[in-house]
Amino acid sequence: MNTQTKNKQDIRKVDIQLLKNYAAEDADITFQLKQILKSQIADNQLEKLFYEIEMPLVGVLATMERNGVRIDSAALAESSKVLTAQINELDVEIQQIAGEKFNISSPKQVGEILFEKLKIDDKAKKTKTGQYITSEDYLEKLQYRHPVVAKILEYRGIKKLLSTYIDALPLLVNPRTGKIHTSYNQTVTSTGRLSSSNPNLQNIPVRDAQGKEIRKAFIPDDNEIFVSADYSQIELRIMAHLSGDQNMCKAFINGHDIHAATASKIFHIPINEVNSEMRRKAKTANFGIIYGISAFGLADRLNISRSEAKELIDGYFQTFPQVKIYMEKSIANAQKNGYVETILGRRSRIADINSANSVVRGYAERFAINAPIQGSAADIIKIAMVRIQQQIENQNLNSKMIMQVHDELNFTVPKSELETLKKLVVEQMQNAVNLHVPLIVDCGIGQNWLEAH
DNA sequence: AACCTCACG
DNA sequence: ACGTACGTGAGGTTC
Repeated sequence: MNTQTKNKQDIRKVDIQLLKNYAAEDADITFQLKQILKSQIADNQLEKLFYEIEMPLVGVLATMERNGVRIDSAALAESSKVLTAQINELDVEIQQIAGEKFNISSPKQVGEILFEKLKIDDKAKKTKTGQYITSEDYLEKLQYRHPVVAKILEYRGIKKLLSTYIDALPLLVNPRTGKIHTSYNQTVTSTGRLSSSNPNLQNIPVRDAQGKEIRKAFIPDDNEIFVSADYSQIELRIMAHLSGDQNMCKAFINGHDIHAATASKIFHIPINEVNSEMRRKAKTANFGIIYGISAFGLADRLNISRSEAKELIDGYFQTFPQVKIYMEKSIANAQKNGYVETILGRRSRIADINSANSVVRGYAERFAINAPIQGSAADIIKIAMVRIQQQIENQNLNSKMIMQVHDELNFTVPKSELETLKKLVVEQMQNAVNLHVPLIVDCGIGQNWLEAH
């Protein structure tokens, strides 16, 4: 698609996972990892980012992978029984309503049934390759046209949970350790984030009720407590820091609900008169800003007209003028240097920033805005991880860091260490760097991941 | 292997 | 006139 994708392919050729099984101080391995990461780091920041963060992190990730995560396979098996019965029922029901046998897991066949047989939309949209679009957000808008649509979405939802998580995870439990051992990939992403694979533990469901059941199956070691600590709004705080926008910084410094504060400003009303609809719009706008907003994208997500979306964005930039200036500066940086940088000097090359093709150029511009924000958040949590692991070892704690999910760290903790560990984690996460706004960490505990989160 | 869809931050 | 919010990984189908 663009340069970002291409860079990734090159880096993937080297198998860092193998390297991680050895001690990080091995000179040859140091050299190899350095070769891979160096190109992404500014020379004057090499000392700090490479030697103080990425290299020590190798060992931390290896420890987390070795620690592994315990799951409740019996609970998942029980879930599987219930959901498999449900899905079989839905299968029969859907074929009945449609009046034809077809494979509901095939987007192609679903499209043909909905748009050719049942004709629920005479100007149905198609993908590049000429297939009907049947994605969730699109079908949701067509739900009222035919009762089968909701059933298909329900089928899809359950099928996803079963095949990707409920039935798949128990098969990956290592028989020797009784745990799931993911791989944390240190050199995959274009922004500096980690990724997780085999299995991916960074996309375990949480948003709906059925998904939450899966999180319940992630449990601490015997007689221990699950501890989960996550940064509150870290990317928006970084936007406030990088832009230096006075209004946005003030909102964070005063500890306001940032989405409500945003709504109050852009709709010109007191914060206590912000209703849930206004807050929702402001929240979507805040996310949009981080991603390099467009009126079209915002309109689509809020289901409002494009002109309304434009007014919302204009209001946003009037309220946070330095945010707009920051976004323009990011694009100008990319044009001038061919790259953008995070707070700690992690670089991402952007080749397409001057492309004559406006679509390609658009991707590059949005990447130029987002990469320093997403990448800085990654820098920050990596610092915290290295320091936390150091503390765990120095203090001879038996607590174990077991997962990282971008802005969140998870631990299994003996009861006797609970207070020590919580304090240590929150302190290291909140003070990893010093920004113009405070970093806030929420820390929860429980008998499983869901309770702790 | 490409495509579509969908799970997460 | 066009296509359009950032970053990932995985499963199922299709070719």
